[in-house]
Amino acid sequence: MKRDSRLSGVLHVLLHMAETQSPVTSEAMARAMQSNPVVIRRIMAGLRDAGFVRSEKGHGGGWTIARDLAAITLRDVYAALGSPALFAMGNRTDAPGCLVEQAVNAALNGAYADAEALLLERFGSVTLAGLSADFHARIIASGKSIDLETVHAA
Amino acid sequence: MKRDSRLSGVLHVLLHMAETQSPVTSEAMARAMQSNPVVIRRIMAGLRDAGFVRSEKGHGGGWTIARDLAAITLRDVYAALGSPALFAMGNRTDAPGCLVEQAVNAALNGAYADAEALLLERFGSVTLAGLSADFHARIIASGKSIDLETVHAA
DNA sequence: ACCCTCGCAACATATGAAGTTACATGAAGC
DNA sequence: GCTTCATGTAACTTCATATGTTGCGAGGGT
Repeated sequence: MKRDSRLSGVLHVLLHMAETQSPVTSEAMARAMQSNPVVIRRIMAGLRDAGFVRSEKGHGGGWTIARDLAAITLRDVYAALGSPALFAMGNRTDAPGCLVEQAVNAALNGAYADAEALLLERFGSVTLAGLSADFHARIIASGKSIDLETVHAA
Repeated sequence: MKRDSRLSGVLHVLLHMAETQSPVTSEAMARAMQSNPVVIRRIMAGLRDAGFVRSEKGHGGGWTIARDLAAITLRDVYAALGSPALFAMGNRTDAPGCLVEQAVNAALNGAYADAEALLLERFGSVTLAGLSADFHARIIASGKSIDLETVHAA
């Protein structure tokens, strides 16, 4: 199964944005993520609609963070992406007539629901500010550069 | 994202097998699951190798359960399928050089690991015997047939 | 006027689960 | 022995969807 990496990707982008004062263009982000400007815009669209980031057109335009990093949790970001499916496994049939399948679905769904609740709670307890702090701790521990372009320059 | 329904499917098959004394052919299962005999065999191969079921060729052949239902947990079945990925979301890059991505991965992986532990623990606490009991409770509550072929006809 | 940059639709590619076909192997019945 | 029934497995096709690409329009700076 191909796994959805939008959450991972958008968090990466957001933290890099937090390191610069000026707007970051989709193109610069795409280079950094070894991806594509259109893909970036697609991912960011949900965050923009949710009010976490702003986009500006024209010269000097690009993306900027619109809120305090401490006010954005991973859960917020996840929701802004449209709350995509968390689990790679699903039920063969939903609302089946077969009682066996109903029993199976009930057991699996119960387990998935609990795991999902735990996961979302964890997501809700991590802010971008927390991630950024972790990031800066890693910088100190390694002495490496934090420049978006050079860090990702192949 | 397309979701893997092998776990759901194999549990369904196993519980139906438990309802009959005689071996069930892949063909009969496929009809019941609106699937294909080869797909069934593919799914069952892991369970056979794990010793949970037996297969016999020729006349009167097919699949039979090789162990007490109370001795098989959902976790065993999951493992017999090869422990496929549980989550639909993954990291954009594993072992990234970028410290930002390392921080992001660390946070996400921690949350996933906890959710996975919970999920597997839940799976480990549910036996096929338990599912079967739930199934029989549903039969009593509804008065429906339990025949594999008729339940799934149409 | 001319660049930039986002917005977005439409199309192309890649990956993996599910489904299909084909043939070999082995067991039961005749 | 031969036919029939069943699994075992490889190779192929189909289908869904995340990701990548192209193209064009709109809006904003120079």
